[in-house]
Amino acid sequence: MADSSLGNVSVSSTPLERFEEFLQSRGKRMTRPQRLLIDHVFRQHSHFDVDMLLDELPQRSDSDHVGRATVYRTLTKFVEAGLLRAFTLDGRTVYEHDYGYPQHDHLHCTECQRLIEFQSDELIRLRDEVAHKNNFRVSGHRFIISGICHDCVQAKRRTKRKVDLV
Amino acid sequence: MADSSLGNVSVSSTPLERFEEFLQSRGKRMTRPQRLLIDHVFRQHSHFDVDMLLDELPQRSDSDHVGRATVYRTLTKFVEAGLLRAFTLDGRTVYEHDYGYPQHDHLHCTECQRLIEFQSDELIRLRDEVAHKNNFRVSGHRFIISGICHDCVQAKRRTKRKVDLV
DNA sequence: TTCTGTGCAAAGGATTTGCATAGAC
DNA sequence: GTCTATGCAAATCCTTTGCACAGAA
Repeated sequence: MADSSLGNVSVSSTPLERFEEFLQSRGKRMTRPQRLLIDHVFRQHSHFDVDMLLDELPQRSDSDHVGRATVYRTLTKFVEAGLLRAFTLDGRTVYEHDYGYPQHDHLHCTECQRLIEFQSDELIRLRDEVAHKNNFRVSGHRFIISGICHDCVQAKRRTKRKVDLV
Repeated sequence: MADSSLGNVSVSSTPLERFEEFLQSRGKRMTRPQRLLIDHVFRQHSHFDVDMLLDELPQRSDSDHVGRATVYRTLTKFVEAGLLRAFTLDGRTVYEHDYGYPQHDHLHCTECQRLIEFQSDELIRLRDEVAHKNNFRVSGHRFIISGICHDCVQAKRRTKRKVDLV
């Protein structure tokens, strides 16, 4: 679903390794469900929410099944560990890779729900400038441009033409 | 709660008048609860959510009391009428004046929850440029800078100093 | 009189929590 | 063994809906 045209950044360790360090530093434990989730989530770069993840994972009958509450709890840990980034879209929490992935913002197509990534140093500069003017200590930001993507505009044109002909 | 340093824009009619036009154009009716809400909401410029509004309005015992569902339904109408703008913050819907108020974005203090407004033409330019590069038809955007406001940084310093002395 | 709006309670959707048990260290 | 993690169901939070009744036009 994501347009991952930003390329990857080389990192010193894998998400799994990084998560293990995170757990150790807090005296927490590595478990089978957590390993399953990390494997699945980092298999490909994409945006996802809890339900999408649950649909893709083994069903309740399977021994590898992970409960919904565990998914929520584990994703929260991943965010704390800096592995994932989370943001809200239409009332649901959306997750995406953070660790080893460059900072970026999104274009959100309100038609097909696709999230297109883009990177802008100028935006960061502008953000910091605004914050400075307001004596504000920045910790982060959220910038989502909404509208209709190229594909959907095309699709609408086609539909419209058909209708016009009838 | 809002820092309304952006000044007002002169408008041809009051929110109430505008809302009446809106209702008429759709064959809908003006009622007492709607009038009460418009009066209250436009008494002062501020950011608010449904619960804050409900707390400020007359209680259930009063004849002027407005039910929770009505508040939700009416605020939705105000947004449709262009009177209010709505956005989501930490899972709850926050409303602010739109009609007669200039376009702007926010700095959000994660400490005191305050929303500070700022206006940037450069941001709009940057947004449109990014959209154009991606063949994207913009309909709007959401930009929230999070961090800690000046007052809260000061407060923290004071607390910290006290602690250090003990 | 005819519909739209209101209030209340119930329903919904997403996420969190309580608790007994499984399992990591 | 001890203490964290899991699964399930129940609970929460915010918002929407169903329905009978009130009240604009």
